[in-house]
Amino acid sequence: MAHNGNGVNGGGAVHSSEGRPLETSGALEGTKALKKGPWTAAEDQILMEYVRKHGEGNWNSVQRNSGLNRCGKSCRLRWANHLRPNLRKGAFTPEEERLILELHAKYGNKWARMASQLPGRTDNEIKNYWNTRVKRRQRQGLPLYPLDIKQAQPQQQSHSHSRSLSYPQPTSLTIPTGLTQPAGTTAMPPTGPTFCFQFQTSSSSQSHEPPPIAPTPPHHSPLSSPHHPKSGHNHSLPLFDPATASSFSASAPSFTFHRPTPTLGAPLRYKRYRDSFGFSPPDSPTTQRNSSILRTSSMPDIGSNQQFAAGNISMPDMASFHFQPPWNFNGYLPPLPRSTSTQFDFGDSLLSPRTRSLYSVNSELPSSQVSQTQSQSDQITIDNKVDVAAATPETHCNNNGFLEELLQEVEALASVANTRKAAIGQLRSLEDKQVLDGYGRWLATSSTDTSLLEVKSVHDHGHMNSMPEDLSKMFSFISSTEPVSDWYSTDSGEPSNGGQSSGVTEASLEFDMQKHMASLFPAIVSTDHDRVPNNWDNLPGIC
DNA sequence: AAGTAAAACAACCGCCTTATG
DNA sequence: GCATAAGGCGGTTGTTTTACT
Repeated sequence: MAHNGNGVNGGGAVHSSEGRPLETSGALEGTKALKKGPWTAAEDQILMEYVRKHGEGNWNSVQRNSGLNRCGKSCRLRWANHLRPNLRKGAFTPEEERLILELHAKYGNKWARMASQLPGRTDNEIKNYWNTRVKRRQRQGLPLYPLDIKQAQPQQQSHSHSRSLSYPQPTSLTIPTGLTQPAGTTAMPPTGPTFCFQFQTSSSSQSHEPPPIAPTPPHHSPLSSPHHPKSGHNHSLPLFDPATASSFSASAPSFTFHRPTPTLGAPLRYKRYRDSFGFSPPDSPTTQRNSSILRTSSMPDIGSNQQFAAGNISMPDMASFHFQPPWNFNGYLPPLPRSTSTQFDFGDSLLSPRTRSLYSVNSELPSSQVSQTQSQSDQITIDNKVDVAAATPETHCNNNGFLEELLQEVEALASVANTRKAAIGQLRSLEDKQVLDGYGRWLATSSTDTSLLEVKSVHDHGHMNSMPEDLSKMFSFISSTEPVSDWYSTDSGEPSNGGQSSGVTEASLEFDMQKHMASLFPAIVSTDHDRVPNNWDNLPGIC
């Protein structure tokens, strides 16, 4: 690609290399028009340098203080989608694709939420992938979802971003036995720790004829995206694909759909903690992710791997995520040897052919072809295993077992609550022992690492990692004295999706879950904890 | 080899929530 | 309580690359 001949701060009309006029933000006359369009390597360098010095956040100050003639939002987007260190580039693996399908079936077009469960992936990537998939599947006349991926009704939307949700349309899904549906309400499958769907017989699955379902709200199918304005087309496109229903057995009348492991490290907003330097506190997700994810081969991080090994992220098998930054803050790119890691190397298998070009040190090249190439072809090694076990249907429909699990998890939660307090205090006390390394990351002292591990170990033993999100949220809701949300913010360290462009706040998640649980188990929403077990008797028959 | 469609990617826009004064 | 700024999210559009004919 030809490069943009304009410098970063080049005044006057800004044009892309293709001659496409780059719009400006319409700044007032006399003020410098903000540049738009593709980023150059030089701009990237400036932005990275700025983040190195000042940390993430305060994006609008980038333009003021760094000379980068970009608006704050643009800077943030660039950083989040391309420059932040723990990005995982390249094509989606089959496991990731599978996970995306499941997540979309579960959440709808909540890209940020989905991204929070796909380490190193951005919401933009997922969104682009999905849109492309929708187009392709529609054109091919294939259903959007494999048959073995059942769409759970997306959780009720939180107070935020409810304006433009495109809900998937549940099809081939029957209301579980005994689950009565009030007239006019949504047919909502149980979304507790496990789902158990009743399926129609094989005949219906083969015929693509959706079984009768309870009335659904007039939400939009994902097929009704702007890419597919013809609504009529939607009806002809089944959502589930029997042909790819590898794990679905028509003979099995039902299965249990386990919820994916909750994302303990959902990005949180830490505005309130941002200090004058723009840094988040050392125990914030931002800093923890920086210290645990961004690791060069020469700077091994004990904490990160052990955190991963402890299964303290949503995708434990992403444990050996190694990253070598595709840039050098000193302004040059040193020769970076291919990883000698014994872990799975992506090699070329996941690389888009377009990214295989050699890196050219041309600061004016649209930088998308720089960092991407470097990071993909040379640096990233990753244990290419994504836990999709959560999506594997099981023929397990045992309410008693479910309740036992639930009780055990509640007990476990209670037992570690006290330990958590002490651990948090320990962490806080160690904040001032942390230092910054050359990359502007917080480097934890060895003692801090140890304490972190202790916390994580505690949580791990407390089965927090396996605690269904619904349960933890519900517990938080019931027992307001010790919000579970703190666990997320403190415990997770945000290793799985550090710096995600998206920030699914714990508040929104909790709100979602509270609403969700309230809708599912209204009897539980009570302060009389002792009565909760009895209320389980009022649960609808899940299976 | 050229043309075209599809896919992949990047970036922007508008709206919203949250934080802050 | 209100206004404003900052940040986040989802939708959309435009460009480039790839695959196919």
